Amino acid sequence: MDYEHTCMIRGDGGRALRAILDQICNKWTLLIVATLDQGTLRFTELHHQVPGISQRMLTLTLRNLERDGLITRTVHAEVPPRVEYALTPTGKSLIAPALALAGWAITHAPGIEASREAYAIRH
Amino acid sequence: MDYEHTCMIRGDGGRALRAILDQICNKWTLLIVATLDQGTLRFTELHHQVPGISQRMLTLTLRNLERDGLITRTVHAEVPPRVEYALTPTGKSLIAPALALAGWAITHAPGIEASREAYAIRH
DNA sequence: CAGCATCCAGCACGATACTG
DNA sequence: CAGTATCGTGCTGGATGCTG
Repeated sequence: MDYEHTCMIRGDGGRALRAILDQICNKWTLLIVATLDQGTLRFTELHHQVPGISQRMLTLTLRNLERDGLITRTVHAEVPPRVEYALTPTGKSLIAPALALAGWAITHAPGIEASREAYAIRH
Repeated sequence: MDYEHTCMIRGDGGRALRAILDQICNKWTLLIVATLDQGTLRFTELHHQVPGISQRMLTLTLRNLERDGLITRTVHAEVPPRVEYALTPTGKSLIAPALALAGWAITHAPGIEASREAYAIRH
């Protein structure tokens, strides 16, 4: 692991960095970005494909992603209204690291689960 | 991007996965793991090297990491007491994906910042 | 030194109801 | 269809003070 990056996540640049990491790593962001990796989706389609998200949180998270320039929001002037969400190049570039982290979680989930149970017994 | 992993983060395996991601991606976990990449550190050393963390959150986060088997906690029977924290192999394996995400955040921080300001002006 | 206990503010999030 | 508005709650996380 190269020390340059290690320095960047630690030390003091961390302050501003942490704010962005918090934003990205929150409850729904990674899930929505990963879902939009399929391509353009409408509000309701996202609502169905992201399991367990409420309408409210979907709206809020999408607004934040739009504000940060990770997705585009396209309103079609029709009746009934149609709004489509898609990843920007920046948003797409998040897919790789997001999947790296998700892959890690999937790989180590059993071990973590086991470790938790062992810990629970000891206490 | 391979579709296999995309499926795993989305869909329905997401439920259990999301719980672990939430744990890992919280406010301090990645920062502490990255800091421990240097090697074994004591409580106070961590307290100083992780900027802005409170004693309370450092303790809580370390306990969770220990419970999940990502770090070891070694108490030396001395006066004054000395407690040392170090990454387990599982913990070390988290460094790579963590840095991938941190690297992304560092790379795109200026763009995100700019996008936010542009958005603020529009509203 | 390395913590635990306590109190408290803020907001993340869900549930529900209403709208252009 | 794609939201907004409002209410209520539990958790996050900081501040402070005390212990072995």
